[in-house]
Formats: sequence, structure tokens, C-alpha cells
Amino acid sequence: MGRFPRGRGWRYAVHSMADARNIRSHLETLVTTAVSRAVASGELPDVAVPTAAIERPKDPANGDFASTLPLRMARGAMRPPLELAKVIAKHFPEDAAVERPEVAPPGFVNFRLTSAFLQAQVEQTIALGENFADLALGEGKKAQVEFVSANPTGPLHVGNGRGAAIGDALAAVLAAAGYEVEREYYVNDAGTQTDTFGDTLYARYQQLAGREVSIPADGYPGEYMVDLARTIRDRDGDRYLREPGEASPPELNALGLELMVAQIGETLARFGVSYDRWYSEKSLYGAEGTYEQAMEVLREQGQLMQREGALWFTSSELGENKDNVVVRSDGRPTYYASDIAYHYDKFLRRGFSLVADIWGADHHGHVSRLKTAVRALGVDANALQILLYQLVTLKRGGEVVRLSKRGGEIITLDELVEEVGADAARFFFLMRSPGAQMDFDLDLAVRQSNENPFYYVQYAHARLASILQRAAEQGLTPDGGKVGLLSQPHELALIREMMRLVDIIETVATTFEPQHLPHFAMELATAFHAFNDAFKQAGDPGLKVITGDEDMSRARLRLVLAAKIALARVLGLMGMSAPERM
RNA sequence: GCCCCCGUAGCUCAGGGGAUAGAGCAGACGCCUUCUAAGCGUCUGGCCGCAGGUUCGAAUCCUGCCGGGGGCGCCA
Repeated sequence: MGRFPRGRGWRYAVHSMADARNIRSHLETLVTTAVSRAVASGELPDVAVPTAAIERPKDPANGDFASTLPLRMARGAMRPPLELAKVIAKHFPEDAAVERPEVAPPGFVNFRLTSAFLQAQVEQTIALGENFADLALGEGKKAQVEFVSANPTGPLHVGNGRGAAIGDALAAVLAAAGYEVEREYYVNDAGTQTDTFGDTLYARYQQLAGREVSIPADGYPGEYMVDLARTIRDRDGDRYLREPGEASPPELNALGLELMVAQIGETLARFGVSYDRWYSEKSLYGAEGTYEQAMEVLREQGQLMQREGALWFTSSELGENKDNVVVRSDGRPTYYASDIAYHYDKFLRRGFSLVADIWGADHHGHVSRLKTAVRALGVDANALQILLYQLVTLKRGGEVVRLSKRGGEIITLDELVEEVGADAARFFFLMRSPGAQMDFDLDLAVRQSNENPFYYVQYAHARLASILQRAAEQGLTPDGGKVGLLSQPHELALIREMMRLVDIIETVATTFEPQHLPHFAMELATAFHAFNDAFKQAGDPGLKVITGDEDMSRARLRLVLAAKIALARVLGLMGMSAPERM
């Protein structure tokens, strides 16, 4: 640890030992070293020591990082925590990245990063470019994020947008964390709701042909079904018409689903989401025999049982509160059976080591069942992460609008994107933790669009771009800027903020809490705006980014470039654009 | 009846064992001869739903209660 004498080769020391990606573990090592040195010197009793417990103080006055180790080990060591903190600080090794620690009551050891370390992060950021803040957490393992997967029985509504924003951001973060990620949409093109959809479509189709029929009682009353029927009739005429009273033709059903899935795909594309694969539920029952193989595994486990004319998965033997039907008495498999087969395919066929299913909270009752089934297939329970998001309560003019495909009124995702824009909608969805119910007042969102926080973040990016643009017009570029010149408090504060993205990515990738992204984005934007306006406040033209001092200008342009990279990265992870000008 | 989520500033929400509880919007007052004022600064605003408990330390963990939402189908 103190192997590198001060004043010699700090660059080598910093680069070889610590950067933004491993500074925490670096600090842990230093604290552990300090403790063992103190024990060796007899100043600390040789007792069991908890982990170094490196935290980030809320108040920057308490440093960049802090250890609460003294508070945690006080009881075991039978010494006051403040005293332990002083001893640990005393034996803390010299290090290029960290200043001498400070001790604060009741027993914190506070660490401040050196200017040299912070300055080096600017170079690091520029060197990494669009890979800035990438982690190796996933070790290149295959991960899948399956999200939205709404029944193709109608257009996507606002609630689906929440799932889309969350799933897409999570996929991006997992990719940044080192997983090989695939985005997937599970198309429910089999099952009873699909049949009802077909019956509704055929009823509308017949109505257009002048027949007096009504849609099924449990059918889909939305106007879009009339539009869909009309589209098909305009294209193919009456060719799907059968004798009055006959059942709806399967070809019409299939065509309707195909068109609906295509429409959903276009909606999501407008929202900025694209999938690697659209997976057909029906294909589970095709030539590949996925369904049969999955059931065979359960049968081998002795977990299938014929009873009351149906086939049951004996999940109660595996800790569930009841058994569940996989094949109905009429011979048709349930949705549950499909999902078991689907996850058999995800894990055992395609070999994903991490699968994240993003579901609306109305699927809550299905979570435990599916996890149990997946475990019965021989898959590690932790490999399947099911993230539930609470449904969106939509308001228009303060009045609650119910979101239901079967009810009359729905607000579509297309309408939302048209009214408030994809970037704003995504930011809004991501800001809330998935588990929290959220109100979305459309009128308010539109009216306040110029004051929405996402503009604040994008505006920061545009200002950064603008500074680089202005400098370039004067022949000034970041090239050759010496980051060692960056020493103003607001310059270093900006670097400190940029560094946090590594923490954010790790947190989101391990806790599946995407709301940290927009919150961090706002804080980074704040750090930049404060940096930028500090020059104005000071009233000193020498403090601007672009000044008469060319060396200083180039150094600050390097910081501006790095900050732009960091901001663009977090905007990208959220699936938002990073405009060069606004 | 049982299970899950939520209750934090006027509003919408972060924080989910550590230091004086935060942001945006709303409200008050300042700041453009200046690389974008879609910005910055200062101020106002809180029994962190209630009551117990665990802990050196609880908005955070546990128990109970109150309030809001969701789930518990041979629907998906």
C-alpha cells in the first residue's frame, strides 16, 4: 500500500491501484491494513473484525467515503468507538488516491480522495468514452430481460409504458454491468383470451359486412377492434366470411394477432424500445416439443398428477399453498403450463444464467408458483428475478381513468408519446420505484412539460456540447489539456459526481431499482450547472471554461468533455436522447 | 379469511440500519454588457400514518393497528 513514495509516479500508482470502479474495495483493503497494523502494534485488541463498511456520507463535509467500522467493533473490542477510529486513522497507509483520514464523533473515519486521483478520473472517462462506467459484474454471462409482453388483444396502454421504460433501462444497465443481454417480448398468441379476441374480431368483421351480430359478452369492446376489422376487410374483402352462425375462422384470428403484434412493435419503437426476439407462446407447442419436454421433466420429478379430469402440478409438496392445474379437463394446457415450458426454454435450452421478468403487479399471484416450477425444473431460484411494478393510475384533469382493455376508455401509449414525448414519459416512469403506485396526470404532464426535470438533464448535455462547440470555433479543443490544472472546488465536485455512475450501475444491476438512474442524472446535471454558473457568480472572466489562458481552457474543456460523456451515458441507459442543442 | 405493495414537505416522489431527513413542482426574494436564464443562489415548508419492540444508533428492521391499491381461477 504505501509502496509508491509521494512525488514519484503518482500516475502509475493511481492507474494501477484504484479508479472509480474499485475505489470502494481499495478503501476496504486500506482499512483492513490499518486494523492489522494497529493490532500488530498492540494498539488494538486482536478481536474479530467486521468488514470495513465503506459508506458514502450524505454530507460532503464528511468526506467522499467513510468507514463505520469503529462503531461496529466497539462492543467486541470493549473500547469507545472514537478511540478506535483514531487508532485506525493513525495506522491508515499512505495512498495516492486518499488523503489522510479524519475522525469524527461518535466514531466515523472519513476519507477524502486526492486531487490527483480525481483529476486522473477525467482522463479515465475520456479514455473509456461510451464504455465509461462499464463493470465486469456479469462476467459476460447471458442475461435476458423479458418485459411488456402484454396480450396482443389490444394496443398498449400507459401502464405498459411503465413496464417498457423499466425493462429497457434494466436491460441497458445489465449490459453495462457486463452481462450479454437479450430483450424479449413474450407474445401470448395461444389461450382463451386469444380466442375471445378472434371472436370479437370476427363479430366486428361480420358487422362491417352488414350482419346483425354482437361481440361476445367477455369480448373486447374497444373501437380499435372495429378499426382492425376494417383494415382487414379493406385489404382482403369478405374472404373470411363464413355461413351465419359458424365459428370464427382461425386464419382471421391469426391475421388479427399478427397485425396487433406489429402495431405493438411500432408503438414500442416509437417509445424507443426494440427487442432482440418476439417469442411466440404458440411455438411452445410446435415441432420443437418444448412443452412436452418441460412436462416430461416435471413428470420425472414425480410432480404431475391426474385428478378430477385435469393434470395437476403438485406444487403444494414444494411449499406452495396449493396444487395448480397445468392441463385442463378439456385437454388444453393452462397459461401456467405455457409459462413453465417458456422458462424451461429460457434456462435449459437457451442457457440464460439470469432471467428478469418484468410484470405488472396484477400478476403478483403468479410469482411464487412460477418460481416453484422453475426450481422443480432444476434451476437455481436466484437465476429468475421477477420484478413487479405497480399499475399506473392515470388522471385526466384530476379525474381517475381506469386502465382496462375490456373497459371502455383506455389511454394508449401512443397517445402518451404523442402528448408528452418518449423521453419525458420514460424519465417520469423511471423516477418512481417500481413498487410504488404512481399517479400520472396527463394534463399536468403536458402543461408542465417545459418544467419537467428531464429537460434539466438534457439541457445540461446541450450546454456541455455548446461549450465544446464554441471552443472549437476558436480553434480550442480538449486535446493536450492538463487535468492537473483542475483544482477549483466546483471542478472537483463535478468529477466526484461523475464517478458515482459506477456505484449507480452496480446498485441498479444488483437491486433492480432503476429509479436511481434519473435521480443520479439530475444530480450530475446539477453538479454541471453549478460548475458552469460558478464562473458567472465569481464575476471573474478568468474562471470561465474558455479564457485567455489556453492551458487552462484546454484543461477545463477536458473536464467538459468527460462530463458530457458521463451525462450521455446515463441518458443512454435510460433510453433517452442526449441532444447537442436545445 | 390469507398473501403482496404503498403511506415521508401544499403536490408528485427519492432515501429502506449510521452524522443536522432530500429532489422536482408550487410559494417568497435575488442573479443575464457573460461558453444556452430550459440555468444559478438564498429563504419558506416535515409528530417520516399510529403504537410498541430490537439496536450504541430506526424514516429504514420486527410485531400490532389504521388508511390506499393489488392478488388468492381448469383467465392471462
